[in-house]
Amino acid sequence: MKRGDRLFIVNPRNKTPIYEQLVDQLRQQIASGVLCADEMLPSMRQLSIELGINPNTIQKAYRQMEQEGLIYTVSGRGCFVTDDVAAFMQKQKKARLDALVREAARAREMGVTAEEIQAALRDVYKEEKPC
Amino acid sequence: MKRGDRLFIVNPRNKTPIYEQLVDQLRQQIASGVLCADEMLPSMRQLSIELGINPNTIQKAYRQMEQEGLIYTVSGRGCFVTDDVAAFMQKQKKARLDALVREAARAREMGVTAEEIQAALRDVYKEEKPC
Amino acid sequence: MKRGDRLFIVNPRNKTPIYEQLVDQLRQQIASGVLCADEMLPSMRQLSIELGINPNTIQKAYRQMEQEGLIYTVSGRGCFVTDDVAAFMQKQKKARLDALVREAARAREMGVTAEEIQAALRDVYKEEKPC
Amino acid sequence: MKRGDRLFIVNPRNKTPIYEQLVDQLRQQIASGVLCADEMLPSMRQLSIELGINPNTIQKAYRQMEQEGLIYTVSGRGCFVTDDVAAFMQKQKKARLDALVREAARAREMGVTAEEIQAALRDVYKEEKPC
DNA sequence: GTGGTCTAGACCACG
DNA sequence: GTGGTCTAGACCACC
Repeated sequence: MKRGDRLFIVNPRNKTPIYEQLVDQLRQQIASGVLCADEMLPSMRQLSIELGINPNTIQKAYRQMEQEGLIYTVSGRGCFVTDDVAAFMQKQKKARLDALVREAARAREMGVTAEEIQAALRDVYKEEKPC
Repeated sequence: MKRGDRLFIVNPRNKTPIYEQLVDQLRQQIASGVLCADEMLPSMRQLSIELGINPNTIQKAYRQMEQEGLIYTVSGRGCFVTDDVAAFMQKQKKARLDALVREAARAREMGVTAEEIQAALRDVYKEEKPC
Repeated sequence: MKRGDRLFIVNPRNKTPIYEQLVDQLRQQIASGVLCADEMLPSMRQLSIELGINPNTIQKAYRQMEQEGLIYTVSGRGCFVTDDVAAFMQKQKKARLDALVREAARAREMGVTAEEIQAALRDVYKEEKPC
Repeated sequence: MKRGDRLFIVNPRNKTPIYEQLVDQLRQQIASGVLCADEMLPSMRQLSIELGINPNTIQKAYRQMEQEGLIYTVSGRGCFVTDDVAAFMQKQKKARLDALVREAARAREMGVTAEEIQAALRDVYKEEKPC
């Protein structure tokens, strides 16, 4: 990852908790290839200063990331992206597809036709695969 | 609607607030045709007893339903499904489609291919439109 | 569970973190049958006062309990012992047996004979099964 | 001890501190007979390089080993395995047996029966005593 | 009343 | 320097 990038951007006014915003963003950063396996994350203190957020909140986010297997933490050294990014990607893809199917089923229940769904998704299909 | 059915089923363990579960279910009941225009809803008191839920919670749900235009209240009579079900359906279909597109875009960002999405949705397309 | 009992006893001078002491004790309370399925735990505030411990620490313990499937939490209502105590017991028994075998293997590696192990465990075998 | 073996293998990701991992491994190497009385240990500097670990950490480990009576230091010469291996073995065996009994008692508290424990340990009993 | 999030600090062990 | 634990408070949503 190149220097000078801001890994995380947080909106305190958002209703979703800050720590969850952080987890979501990391999840996407890994999936999109911005972060590589075993890459070190910014230290809790540093990130807390950069974002103007309390260290405890950062720690809460990092702990959940670890619990989800996104990162591993070495006490006294720092936190690092999981070395098994592939496994994470697999789980993540399945989770996204499941959510999508659930959402589609809900739409059908609400009276949306298959044709309307296909039409709406046409633009999504066209987009280039990122990276 | 036939008698004996339970209009609302609530799961207190769910993380989504009870009052929101109620609104969600009403939304779906209307969209799927279970409830018709101007049909009367169970009274707050009755529902509170049936579900074993605090009356304040029921009241909050009904208030939000009214605020969203799902129902209208007649003082001293009760609450009734909006008479303009068609308008609601339009809004609802758009909302569901938007959510679906958002989910699909998120899946694409996570590395899911258009083909995988289409394959996953195939079953949903095949299902008969309810009602 | 009878009233007047003190569910948790914490030793702040112990090197194992307070929140982990709490989790350990709950694990044992459930396994030994002191707590029953769906029984409510003391509220975080109340326990925090009883034990003279910061609410945040209690919360940390409760969150880990939930993550381990020991309890489920209903926001605004309280925390409750898991309704599937049997499943927990199964996992717990296996975990304890695994740890025991590991410890025994380590003893063997250290030169302890099978006879010595059997002799040492004789007293444990004799103890009555609790409850 | 034959040359070419790596006496210590350290896993920085492990939650147990590195210096403690080193002490644990030395303890086991002596008990299992890999290291003999008065045998010389690798120098701190050399070990630090081999394992890619901070010299301070190695020093801390060696200091604790000495404090526990596992090794003795000869200024300007190096560190050596204690000459009274027998005494160490006695202490070690007792420590292992105590830990084992503690684990077994904990298992009993968790509802494991004496029969289950005996069955689980059967394989351990059968294994040939190493050395 | 309940749990959930967040802030602003402190002290510790490890490397 | 790093993460881990803990305290003492605050405010919020839900019931």
